[in-house]
Amino acid sequence: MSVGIRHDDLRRRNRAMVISAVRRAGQPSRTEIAATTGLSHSTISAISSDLIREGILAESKASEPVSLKRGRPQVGLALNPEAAAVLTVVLSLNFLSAAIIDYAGQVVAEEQRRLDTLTMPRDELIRECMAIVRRRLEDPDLDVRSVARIALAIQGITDSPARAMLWSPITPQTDIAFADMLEDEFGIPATVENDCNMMAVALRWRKPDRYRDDFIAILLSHGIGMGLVLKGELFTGTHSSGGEFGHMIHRPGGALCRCGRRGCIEAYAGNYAIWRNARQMSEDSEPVADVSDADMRALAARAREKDGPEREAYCKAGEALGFGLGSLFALIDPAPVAMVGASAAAFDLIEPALRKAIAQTAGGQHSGSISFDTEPNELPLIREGCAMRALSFVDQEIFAPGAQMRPGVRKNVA
Amino acid sequence: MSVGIRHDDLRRRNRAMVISAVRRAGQPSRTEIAATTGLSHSTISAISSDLIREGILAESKASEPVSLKRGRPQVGLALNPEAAAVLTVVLSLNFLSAAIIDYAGQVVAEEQRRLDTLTMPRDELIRECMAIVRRRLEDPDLDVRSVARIALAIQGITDSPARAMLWSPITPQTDIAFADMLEDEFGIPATVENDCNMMAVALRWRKPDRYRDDFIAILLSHGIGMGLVLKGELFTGTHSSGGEFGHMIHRPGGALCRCGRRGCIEAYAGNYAIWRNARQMSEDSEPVADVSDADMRALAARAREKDGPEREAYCKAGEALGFGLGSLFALIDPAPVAMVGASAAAFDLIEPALRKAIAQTAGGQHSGSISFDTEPNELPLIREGCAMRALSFVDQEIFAPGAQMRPGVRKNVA
DNA sequence: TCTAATTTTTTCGAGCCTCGAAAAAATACT
DNA sequence: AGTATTTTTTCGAGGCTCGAAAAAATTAGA
Repeated sequence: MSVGIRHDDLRRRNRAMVISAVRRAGQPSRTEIAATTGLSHSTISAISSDLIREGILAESKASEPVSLKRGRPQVGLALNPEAAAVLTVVLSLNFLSAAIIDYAGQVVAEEQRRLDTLTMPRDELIRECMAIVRRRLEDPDLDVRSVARIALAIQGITDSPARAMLWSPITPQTDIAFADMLEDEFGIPATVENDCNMMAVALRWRKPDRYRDDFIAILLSHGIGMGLVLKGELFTGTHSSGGEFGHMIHRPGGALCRCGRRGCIEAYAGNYAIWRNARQMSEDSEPVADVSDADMRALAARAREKDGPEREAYCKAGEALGFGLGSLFALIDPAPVAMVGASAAAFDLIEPALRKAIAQTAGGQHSGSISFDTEPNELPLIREGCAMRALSFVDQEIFAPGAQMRPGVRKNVA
Repeated sequence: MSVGIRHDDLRRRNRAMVISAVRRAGQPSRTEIAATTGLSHSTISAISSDLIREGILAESKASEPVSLKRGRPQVGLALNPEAAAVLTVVLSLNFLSAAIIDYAGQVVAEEQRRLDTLTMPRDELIRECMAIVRRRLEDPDLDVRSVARIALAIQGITDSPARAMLWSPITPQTDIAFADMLEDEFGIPATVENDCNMMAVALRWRKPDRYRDDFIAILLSHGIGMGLVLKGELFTGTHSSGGEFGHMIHRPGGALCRCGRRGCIEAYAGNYAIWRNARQMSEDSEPVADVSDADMRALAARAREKDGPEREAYCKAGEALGFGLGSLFALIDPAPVAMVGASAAAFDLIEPALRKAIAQTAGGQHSGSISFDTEPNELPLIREGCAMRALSFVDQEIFAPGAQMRPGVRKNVA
């Protein structure tokens, strides 16, 4: 806000701008970069020749002689995959995975692992996370010069500076400062991210046409999560990762939620809630710990087949989601929505009630025009988001002139 | 996002930074400005001597010999009140007011006017607004060189670029492009702002200790409005002024709201809703057009006196506000709240139920620590917010080097 | 009263950065 | 082969911020 711009900030920012333009556009020419950034050709030329000399960018071999125009052909600039690498870790229910991603965004190595997160003691959970990171970093096959950053995505609530997991449905443990632990152990800057936020980041990269400045990613799973991008920026709470959409109140004093409160959206739309309603159990009954994807698929099949409690359960889920989205839209105006996760495959059962509910809300004035997209597989999305987020940090910080390029130096950057 | 920083942007931004530092701090010395902006003393010296020469800043006469230290005494810098002026217009139910504010933020001239906004035809409403502006601008007593900007605050929904009123409860008219009209008529850049947003802006200036980066201003009046500041910036919707807190859904299918929908928070907490419940009328009954402040005060008095339907009505209002705030806090985390408007004087009747409700929500984990403040008089707050907003625009744009200083040039700036 | 110490503000040269114009480079068209 | 066209680089000019040193303005103490 009230901090001035130094003269040397200028070059740093414009360098970051060029790198980000290349990351976004694929293989833009210098001329294209000049156009998108608004800087002069001379400046782009100077910056890009610096970046090439430093091994951050490379002129792409003219794979395609695209230029049908006459004149000197444009030469595309690409990220040098070997300039750096990042490590992503995704921790979700009974599942841990890690991957090394090169500077151009390609997966170099990957490891997946099942573990019982719900019953695992605190130390062991932490040890497993550290171990998978160490194995990836020490992998002899790894042909990457330096891992410049670690991003760990977790299902649950993280703190606002992305240093710690505060609470998670996948474990009874709370307040684990993963970022500090990783930095202390490996000397690599690390952040802890919310899984739904990373889904949103990934969607932005995958479909920039649809998901640009304002959109919503909703995870339909055992619980309900949300990632929100507003005005081109990831929206987070002031103290936490925020966006606890699943725990907005749908019906005051209503159904019992996994979080112990009553009437949350999740208590109607989470898998356990759909399961509970489909079985015609009381709304006061304790949520089950887990419902398998197969069971949910069977439920959806039955709901499609004939009218009955299963169909009714999906209807209630749609209603809860619809009123919740309507309330959200009252605050932020309508925006495109992506439904992610296994239950997004049953969105056909949810959609009618959802649209009906949303039409009854302030944000639903043009409810017909609100569009939904489904993506049943959340894991690749989360990993992709982590990778892009970590790479963005690298773009902005590591390659600023004057910044030390060696990893191993702890930087407490949010 | 992806727009580079030009070399000449640098000076412009740093000039704006210095001006804003002076506006914020009152009479800071050059040294203080250097400290808060992070720029060097030489730079601050150069910029401030430019600004003084241009008549934007002035060295303040050492009103107080504050310096108990030895050494050369600091010399405070102040805004030159004559550098420019802005015009604020506030349009609310049956009431129109306008004021000229000098560059230092002091009210120079003011006019207030009653009119029947609810029944007034479109043309007349517009004509009244134009007329009050013309009278202020042509006031022969006005000793101000140039009015550089107009800010019009309106109760209701405005569009996101602040050009038009989209909808308002004070008139059946919709979609009035006040900003364009004012600019065409008077040749002065104008914006149309939401009243609650301006309340929030004003609170930020009035009590920067309490209302800094994240807070909520709620207008308790005939309807329910909200202004939201997040991460130090006014939060608006993507297409509209957003923050339609009053129309988040409290009880799906519940009480009839003035907006025609059912179960909105406003349908329980707006004056007409409290009135309706206190009179033990059906929740389906049509909202009354207006309840006088005197009637509401009488209602509150009766509620304080003895248990009964009046007390119950305030209790329902508190519950609706509490669950709504809880849902909001689930998204953005808890933040200080200011209750503004005539009904804020009855907050003692609302608070217990509000706190009880909020404690049952995800955002209410530490509900005891959430603090509320009341301010019964909204009008001065709205005007003050308008003034500060308009002045901020002037700071950033008019006094940038290279920008034309003459008013009368239309600038389509959001 | 006078001098030294201290703090604020200004001055000045150095070093960068971006920009525009012109030159150089690389290709298509004739 | 020569010309037109488009991209990229080169180069000098102008501006900006910075650090160091100087100047200015005051207090503390002898």
